[in-house]
Amino acid sequence: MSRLFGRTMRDVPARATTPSHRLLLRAAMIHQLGAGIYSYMPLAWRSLAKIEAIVAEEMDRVDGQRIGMPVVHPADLWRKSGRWDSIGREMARFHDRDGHDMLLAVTHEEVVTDLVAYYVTSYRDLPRMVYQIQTKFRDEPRSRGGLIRVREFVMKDAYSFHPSYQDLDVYYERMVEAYVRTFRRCGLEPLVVEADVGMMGGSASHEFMLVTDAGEDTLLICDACGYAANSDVASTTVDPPPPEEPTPKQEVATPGRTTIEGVADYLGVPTTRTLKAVFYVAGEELVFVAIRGDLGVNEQKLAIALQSSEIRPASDQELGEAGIVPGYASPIGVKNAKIVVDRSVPAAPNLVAGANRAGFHLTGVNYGRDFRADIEADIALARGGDPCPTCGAPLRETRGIEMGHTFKLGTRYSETMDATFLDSEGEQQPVIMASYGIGIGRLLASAIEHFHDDDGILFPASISPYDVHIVELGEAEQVREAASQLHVALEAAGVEVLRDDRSESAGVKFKDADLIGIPLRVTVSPRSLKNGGVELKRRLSSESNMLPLDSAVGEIVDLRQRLMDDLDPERPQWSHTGSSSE
RNA sequence: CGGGGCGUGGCGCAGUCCGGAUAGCGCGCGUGCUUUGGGAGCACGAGGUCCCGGGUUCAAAUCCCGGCGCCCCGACCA
Repeated sequence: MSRLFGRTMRDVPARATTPSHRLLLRAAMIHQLGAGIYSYMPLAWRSLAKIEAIVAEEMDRVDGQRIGMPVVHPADLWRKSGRWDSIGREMARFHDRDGHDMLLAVTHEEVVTDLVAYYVTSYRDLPRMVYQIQTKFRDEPRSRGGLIRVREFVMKDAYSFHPSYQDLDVYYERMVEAYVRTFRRCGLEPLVVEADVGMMGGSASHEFMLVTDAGEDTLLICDACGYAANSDVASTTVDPPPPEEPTPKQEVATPGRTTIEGVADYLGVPTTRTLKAVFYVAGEELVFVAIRGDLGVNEQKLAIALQSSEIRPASDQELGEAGIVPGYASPIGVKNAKIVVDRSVPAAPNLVAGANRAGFHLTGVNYGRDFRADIEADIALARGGDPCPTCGAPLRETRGIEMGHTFKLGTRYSETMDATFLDSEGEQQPVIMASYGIGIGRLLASAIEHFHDDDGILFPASISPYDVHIVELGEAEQVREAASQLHVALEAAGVEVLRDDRSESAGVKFKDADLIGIPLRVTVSPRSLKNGGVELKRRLSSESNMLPLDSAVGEIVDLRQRLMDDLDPERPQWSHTGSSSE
């Protein structure tokens, strides 16, 4: 350790706020170069290499074949898929010396589809899965939390190709299992949630979340039936109000009542009997969103319903130009706007809606009879406490870090990029695809986020930079000699050793050992030698035990193996404890 | 993209409001001696374009203008 590149820190840079960020900096594992851009120092690099090895093993287990694809892509490929235009400023673009449009890869569907178009010609070439572990650059509007959200990052991305949807579905399940195994081998239990397909497109998507307060995604979970979804896409059961005979539409004066609560109070009806109007602009088009008064709009779902990537709330000026009266807006008789209704609206009879005239509302508004929408969709925002869409029990809200994400892409890329094969009938078919990603650095940060205490990191054995941390105290020759022999013997036994041979005080060495968080610590000192050997202590435990010198290697090898076995996903009892306080 | 904050030796900060002295403190770093079981003591020492550019002034870390960088909240986002 006297020759380790990097130095641990007592004080933390003030800008680091999340525990994993602080500890990664203090342990000299990462160094920031710019916003969301980091160098990996030796300790981090070793840990990342172990994570990569686990990920690669699990990919190989599900018949993956490792490849490498370029980081720099010509724009033409992305023009074919349409994403040159549909992806915004998170993709870095530049020109080569001849002025050709180029880009830094944000993901590799285009490149891999190009490979498939070339090499896959027959159903006999399917299914296949390829993966790589490689750098991506996404110019995020805001990086944060150390390695949790960065602009340049290492990702394992995998792509599978299938002759049929049935084949895709079967394989996708295998991949989900492989993902769960991967995270468990890193000591983390993932929560699999339904997710937004985002810029990838496709039909279904799942995220693998570490549940933690430091997470940046909001999740809705049903403890009763296991339903779990990212709040971007979560749905909720909206109990329809009791059926009623439609009453005639009638205009009533509601002076000064411009809010849902105000109108509901004034007219003595529950908010579930009102119609809320919300306005957005999608592209250039004004969108009139009608939803039951007690519900909120999920903008993510709305964007999906509109098939538009860019939506924003409409300004008052834009509303005025469209002849809409804020506070009294009505979907009845509205022109020059696309009308979207939440599915809660058709189910509710005799609603109170605006009259599109200041100071007046309409009662007895019924969908279908009085107005119709251009789009009818589930756009309601699910919140904690809302009923679960599958079983009705209350949903619980929590936060999570997205460690992995899988997408059923279908033919979205193969059709636009002409990746086809001949089926057994001799018919030309588009290849059916899926893609799967794991953020390697983010997984390291997630593990630290989950496994740390007030003193430092508590590395799971499987991803620790080293297996054993030897702390030698004092300058005595027999201490140095014993530590050196143990070091050599352990390495000969396949154990990775970090040896603290610095001329520092005991306190400094112990603090650093706790900070770095290698699971096993061996102390060699005059005192330990006098007591018959060396001291072995688990990072997780406050107790240590003496090992005679001649049996130390064997004991350490055994204990290391037990720690590894604890992380075996085949074991039902795998577990690790950690605290989330620092 | 909206809101807030910060830029002073490697790290954490003070000084800036109200211009003026050799730019200071703690940690870390180097050398020597004494220490060595939970961030040791003493002594000496090295290390600064006070983010950059321009302006005001006899005088700018400090005031003014412009820029750059970073962090946090939100929007956004695999």
